[in-house]
Amino acid sequence: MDKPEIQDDSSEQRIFDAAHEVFVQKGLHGAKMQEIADRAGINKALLHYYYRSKEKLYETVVRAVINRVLPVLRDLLESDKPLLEKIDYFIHFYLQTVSKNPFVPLFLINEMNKNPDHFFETIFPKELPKPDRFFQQVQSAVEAGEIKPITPQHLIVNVISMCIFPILARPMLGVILGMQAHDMRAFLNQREVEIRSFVHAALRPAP
Amino acid sequence: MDKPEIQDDSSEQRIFDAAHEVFVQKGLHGAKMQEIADRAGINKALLHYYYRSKEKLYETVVRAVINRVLPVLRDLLESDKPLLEKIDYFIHFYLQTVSKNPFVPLFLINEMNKNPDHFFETIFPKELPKPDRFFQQVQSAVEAGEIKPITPQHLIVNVISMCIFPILARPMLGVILGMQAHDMRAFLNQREVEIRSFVHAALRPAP
DNA sequence: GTCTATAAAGGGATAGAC
DNA sequence: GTCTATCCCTTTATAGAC
Repeated sequence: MDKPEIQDDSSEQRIFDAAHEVFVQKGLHGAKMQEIADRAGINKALLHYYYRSKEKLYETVVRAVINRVLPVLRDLLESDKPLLEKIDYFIHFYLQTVSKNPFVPLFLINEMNKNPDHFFETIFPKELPKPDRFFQQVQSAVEAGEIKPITPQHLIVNVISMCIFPILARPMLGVILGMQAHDMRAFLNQREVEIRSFVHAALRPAP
Repeated sequence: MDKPEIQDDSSEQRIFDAAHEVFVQKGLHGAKMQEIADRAGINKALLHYYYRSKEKLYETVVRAVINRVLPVLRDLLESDKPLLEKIDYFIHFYLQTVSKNPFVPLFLINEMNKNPDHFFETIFPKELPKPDRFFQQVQSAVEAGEIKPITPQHLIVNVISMCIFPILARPMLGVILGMQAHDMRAFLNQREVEIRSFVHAALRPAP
């Protein structure tokens, strides 16, 4: 039951899927309505029949992408699982999701940077993930001597950074580290265990 | 002596500066020649007089940005300073540079992802930073028991990720962590010391 | 609902005067 | 070197037939 939506192949759905693909890869201005229509196998006029304008179609896609990504972050911040278990799961899940859709993080980052007001005021859901539970868990773990003292905000940012950034910078990493596509896939697959052990090592209490 | 180029206010220079600003913030397709001309305080036709086409002007900007960013990476990888000192300096310098030009990393990441062939085959310098020296230093430090065993490739990726990603995701972090612009600046300023201590902690040899 | 044809606007590029 | 005017292709959007 991964996808509650009906996976029909109605024109509306086909248009949405095509738009998703094109917008995520090329951005608002890079995407052309003609290409979306071609990829959906229908006519340009039909795009406007279902979604009134390019902007509207774009917004639909952005909203869908956000709603697919946000629950994982919410789980990291709000769920009651033990701290390290949560972090490990988050790393696992984000790396997995992102390796299937490598353009999604870049797409979202662009959107929030180019048009922050529109992004957060009209597209983003009003019920934000609340980080308090997570902060509190870190606090407790520090006091119990289970982990080294650390600011929870920085911890979470560190973990997310190490998961997502390598995907964004993949082309550059390939060139600098001299990796072919094949080595790069292997490298990215190793990252789950590497990030986990790096984070665990950083959190070890001082002797 | 930060900038060897002459900082004249010739039309050519003004056009370049304006183009830099607009392209870096809006990307190739988002940027309009009219806006660049307006910002440079000259006419659209003059853009074509100095730089034959939009593409050419864009490429000039991309090349300039790369050449400003690359030396720091080269220093991290190739210089002979002790490992931890190099890492600390890299963190310091990148955070400083990037906080002054927050859009530059996103600009480069977009460029390399949307058009990797053009980026690496025709724009990127042929003499790549070579990571061998850095790898070797990590290797030695591990063997000498100075740091915990770690794959050098992952170490470097971890450090760069933690430096750059928070800038990319800043708008989101602000919203999720409930920070205003002021808190966010403070937070980003703390990162230098936080990243450094996180990395040092992760590298502590096991007892 | 889906198409063809076309309007309307936008934006890169050039001609030619000064 | 710099400007005004204009060309013309691209792209979004609509009208109207089926």
